[in-house]
Amino acid sequence: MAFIETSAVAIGPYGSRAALRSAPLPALYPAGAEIYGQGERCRGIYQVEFGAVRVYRLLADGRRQITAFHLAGEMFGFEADTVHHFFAEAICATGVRPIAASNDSDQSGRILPMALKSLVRAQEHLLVLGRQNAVERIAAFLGDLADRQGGLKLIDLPMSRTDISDYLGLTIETVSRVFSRLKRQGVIRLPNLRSVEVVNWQALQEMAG
Amino acid sequence: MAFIETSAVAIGPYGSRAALRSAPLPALYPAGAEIYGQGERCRGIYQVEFGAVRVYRLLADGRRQITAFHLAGEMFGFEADTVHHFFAEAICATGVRPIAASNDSDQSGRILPMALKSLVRAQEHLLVLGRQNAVERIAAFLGDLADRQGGLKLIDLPMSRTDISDYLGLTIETVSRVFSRLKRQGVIRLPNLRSVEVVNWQALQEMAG
DNA sequence: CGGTTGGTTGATCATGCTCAAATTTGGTGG
DNA sequence: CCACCAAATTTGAGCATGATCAACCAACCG
Repeated sequence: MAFIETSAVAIGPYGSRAALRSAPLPALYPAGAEIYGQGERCRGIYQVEFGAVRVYRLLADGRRQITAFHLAGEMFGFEADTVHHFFAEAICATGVRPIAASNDSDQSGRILPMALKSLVRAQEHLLVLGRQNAVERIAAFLGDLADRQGGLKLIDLPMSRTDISDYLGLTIETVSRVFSRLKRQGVIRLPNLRSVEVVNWQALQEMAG
Repeated sequence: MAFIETSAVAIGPYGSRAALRSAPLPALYPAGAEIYGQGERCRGIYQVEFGAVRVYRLLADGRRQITAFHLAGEMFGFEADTVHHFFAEAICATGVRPIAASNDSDQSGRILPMALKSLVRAQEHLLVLGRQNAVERIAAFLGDLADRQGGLKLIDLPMSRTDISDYLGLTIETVSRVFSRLKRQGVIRLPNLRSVEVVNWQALQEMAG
């Protein structure tokens, strides 16, 4: 991971802003680096080259809701305003390519389909948060991640349990308990903290509802 | 409400499809009529002329999540696909105007800002469902409705308690209890089932977080 | 009036949260 | 390679919020 040393940015969770953001080509962010912050001026939209990004919002008392994770190839940074309403951070060492200004009307034909995809994703996530229980949420989350990673048995989890809980509207303890339960039931295996192997695909799908 | 009799559609909750949908100008839907259904081919996007629309998704066992309410002037019907992933129904007698095909690239410059607005709305709703308790959800809901209706003290609730609960990820009983509590605390008044008067605006805002 | 629909209230229960510990993991230096 | 450490995760016990189940009530309409 030589690129970490070559990028002139601070390292560490919730670290300082990346100096490379305005570079014309892929910007590199170490784990925890902020890509943009709430209130900051929108520079356009981005595509993840490698790594993973979390987009989230905070309540005054610190409660956090992650609205989306973005993996390699996916777009993020859509805003209705000229100012960001959310935070975006690199989850692990991540490369991000600026794509276009979101208010560039020449580009809107290209941007609209991506924005609509984000919208459908968010709406489907609403169903999960509003109406599914803890097991269903985790099962849906794993199924979704697996799909986005090509449907392989071995799912890569770039994010921590805390990130997962803030994405699913649960606590870290509940996430951990559900993982343990699924493991005990032989639905998944946990080779290490950052990957999940799906053993019983059908059971997982049924749990997701 | 003479237009109900003049429109050749069935009346009643979850009623049959409106015959007027393909008309070039505003289509009229009675309370409960379906505007489009999951799996149905997308015809484009719509603007609410008057009345109110609920957009929702169902789980296999009947659990429902309303992803959005749309009031007069607002747009809905954005989809990433050529097929609808959600249901849309008139909440009360409602007029709906078809605006454009969502895959019409000439229109994308006009459509993109509206789609982005829907996206931000959905993402903010995620924060409510994922991280706020029942009182906060109701307070946020009332605040949002008030804003969209011009910020007046008297809020019009076109939707039932059941709709509200399916929007906020609560049960109808919890919605009712929170309304009663806010009334007892002097934050709101309930002149009738379909309106709310905000008495203590600041308290409501603080509760919404 | 009687019936139906939608809403409120009460009592009990269960899911998931909180607080507290134990344990595992991954990294670091000997 | 191994011991050690800090951070992350897992596990446990008790609790609280909101769900469930069951009456009750009010408005509306034939």
